[in-house]
Amino acid sequence: MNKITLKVIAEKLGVSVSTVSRALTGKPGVSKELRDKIIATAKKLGYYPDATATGLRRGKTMTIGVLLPELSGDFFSQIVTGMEKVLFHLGYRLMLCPTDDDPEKEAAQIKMLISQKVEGILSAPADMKANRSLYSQVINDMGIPIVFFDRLVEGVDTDYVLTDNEDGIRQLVDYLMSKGHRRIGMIHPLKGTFTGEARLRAFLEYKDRIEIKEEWVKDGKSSEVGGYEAFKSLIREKDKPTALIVGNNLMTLGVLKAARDLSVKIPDDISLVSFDDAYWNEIFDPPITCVAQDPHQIGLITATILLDKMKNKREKGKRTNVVLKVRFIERSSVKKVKG
Amino acid sequence: MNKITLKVIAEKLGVSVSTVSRALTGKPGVSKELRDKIIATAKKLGYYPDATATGLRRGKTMTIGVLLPELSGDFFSQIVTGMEKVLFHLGYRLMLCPTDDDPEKEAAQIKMLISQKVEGILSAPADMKANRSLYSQVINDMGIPIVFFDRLVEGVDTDYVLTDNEDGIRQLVDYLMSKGHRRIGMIHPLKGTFTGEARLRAFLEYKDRIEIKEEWVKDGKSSEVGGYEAFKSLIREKDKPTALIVGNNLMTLGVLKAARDLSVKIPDDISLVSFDDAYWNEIFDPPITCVAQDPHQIGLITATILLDKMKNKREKGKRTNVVLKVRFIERSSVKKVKG
DNA sequence: AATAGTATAGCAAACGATTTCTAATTCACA
DNA sequence: TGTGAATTAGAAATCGTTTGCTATACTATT
Repeated sequence: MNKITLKVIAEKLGVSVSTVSRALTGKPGVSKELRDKIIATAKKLGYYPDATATGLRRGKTMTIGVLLPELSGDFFSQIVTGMEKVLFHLGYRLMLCPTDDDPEKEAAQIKMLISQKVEGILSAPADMKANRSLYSQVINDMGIPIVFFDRLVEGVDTDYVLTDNEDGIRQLVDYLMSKGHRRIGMIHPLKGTFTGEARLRAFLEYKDRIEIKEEWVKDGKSSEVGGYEAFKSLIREKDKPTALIVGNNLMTLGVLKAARDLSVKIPDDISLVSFDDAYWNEIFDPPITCVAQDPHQIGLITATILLDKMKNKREKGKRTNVVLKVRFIERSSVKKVKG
Repeated sequence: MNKITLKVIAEKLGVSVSTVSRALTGKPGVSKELRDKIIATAKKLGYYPDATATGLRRGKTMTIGVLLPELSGDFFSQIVTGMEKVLFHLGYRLMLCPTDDDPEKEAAQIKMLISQKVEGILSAPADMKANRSLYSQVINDMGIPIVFFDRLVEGVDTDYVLTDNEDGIRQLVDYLMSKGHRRIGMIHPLKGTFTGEARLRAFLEYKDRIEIKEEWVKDGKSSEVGGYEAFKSLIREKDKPTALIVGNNLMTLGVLKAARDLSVKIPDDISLVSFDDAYWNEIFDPPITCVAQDPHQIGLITATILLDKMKNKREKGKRTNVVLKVRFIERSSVKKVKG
């Protein structure tokens, strides 16, 4: 009933607490026989080390904080799975902290992670600017290494793993243009997020070469519902684009649902391409043409970079900045039109 | 550069550590002015309470452990999102622990959670029996409250939130029978898991009323690949069933992908129903008929029950056992056949 | 046989917060 | 103006580990 501590084991065996500690942590200074006996009784009594005590004493917690917009959603949960693959067998645990893309919640989570004495932070920040000084404080004052993934905070000098959003958008627009499209709309991810801004900006750079009406560009809020609503209002315009770029995974689901509900045929009524692939994109009718990221890979890389940072604390100046290319996947959601 | 502790603040203001502690934790015994001054300098200096110290001293960590098969996948990540909704604003943090449906990894995670001194555990156990004694030890010896969700460990006496798997399967089979099907196959979730066993068992109870060939029943391992492989081998049989039940979300994706790859038409070549709904089920062509759970709701309920257990520690005997009904959703993935 | 050297194990001081107990001060009221 | 209660603040113990220092016993070396 009472908690089993080192002291309990020590008293049971008539040895000192420090000896028990050394025996169980594999430190030298304990004879083989005594060590075995200690390990045996520790197991028999059901001893579990107290992580708060260890963490307090050692100053290390073996915990990595992960900041991300949401726990659900294919993209981020694939990333997290990748991270876990790298970190688990090294003994690290993840503390996943959804921000709901709300900078205030993000700030609260960051402070919580500081309190928890995490050894590192992996973050897909909610906003491009909002928590800049807090992030910098974490890195400089607290000395906690941070690696950004998928997104960035401007002006925070640290490592990151991003996707070449501009290139991805260009591949999509160029493809649409090659199919004859000159009137193109976009449902972009949430304004203020790094990806939202980047993808929108890259798209708008085409404004001289193609027709982009203001009503064809909507904020899909990075979510299914957002995509659903955006498509509904976009498709209601009398003057419609011939093709539509949807800025991420979840919004594509919303768009397709809306298209179904409104009996809008793809690609006959409107062509569609998506940023991000997903397992189901290939199964849809029509299968969705898209540029694909590899979220699992993003997770692996990000975690690996963090590990490296944590190991080589000395080389403060070193920065590993990765920009991944997307992979274009042509399927059947775009039809040819006459320019 | 140096860590800001209560001591630092105390020395700066020429007061004692205990006063600073009382001021910052809102405890009585500090005058208004001094308290304000302390709070102000704490903020100015950038003080963050040390969770390991607090946890050690108080014996509480405000952390809830969550054991689940995987971090990705729509079903469980929706559940977790629901849990987080309930727990976050009460100040609890989640420690998500994927088990990969591997009892050994599950055991390791449980032990880790004990060490972390979590205040409660929410678990969708990997195996129906494997870690029975460990779970019981957690509940009885450690006094850590546990609520199972989606799955159960036999013989562990605690609260749970389950789905009526038997009823769900019955609704699916009955529906198929009402459409004239008498030769039915099943791709069931991973053997050994609670849901895998329950859904398979419920299906096999029909063996006298319908034809169920052994080759029509496959373990889809609860995953996309598993479903994909299972369908491929099942559909290769010369003597095929006229309808197929797919035992969860992810496997349905795999099955549909396989069907596409093999040009198997649904429902013309084979009818299909699924246990679990998902956003994309409605978008597919054909839309998938299924019985739906509400994972978000499962998360909310499970977390709420745990909170209740943590609050009323006294009523040890009390058990809240919820069995949720599924919702049948008819869409177009089943065709009528002649008995 | 004396001494240096090496395992082995104990003592006690941290780590940073909370909390009990106690002391000092203020205040009220008779 | 004195007594008791209330208020405010400090000292010190405590939570469970880790770890530097010390002490003992035993082996090896000359």
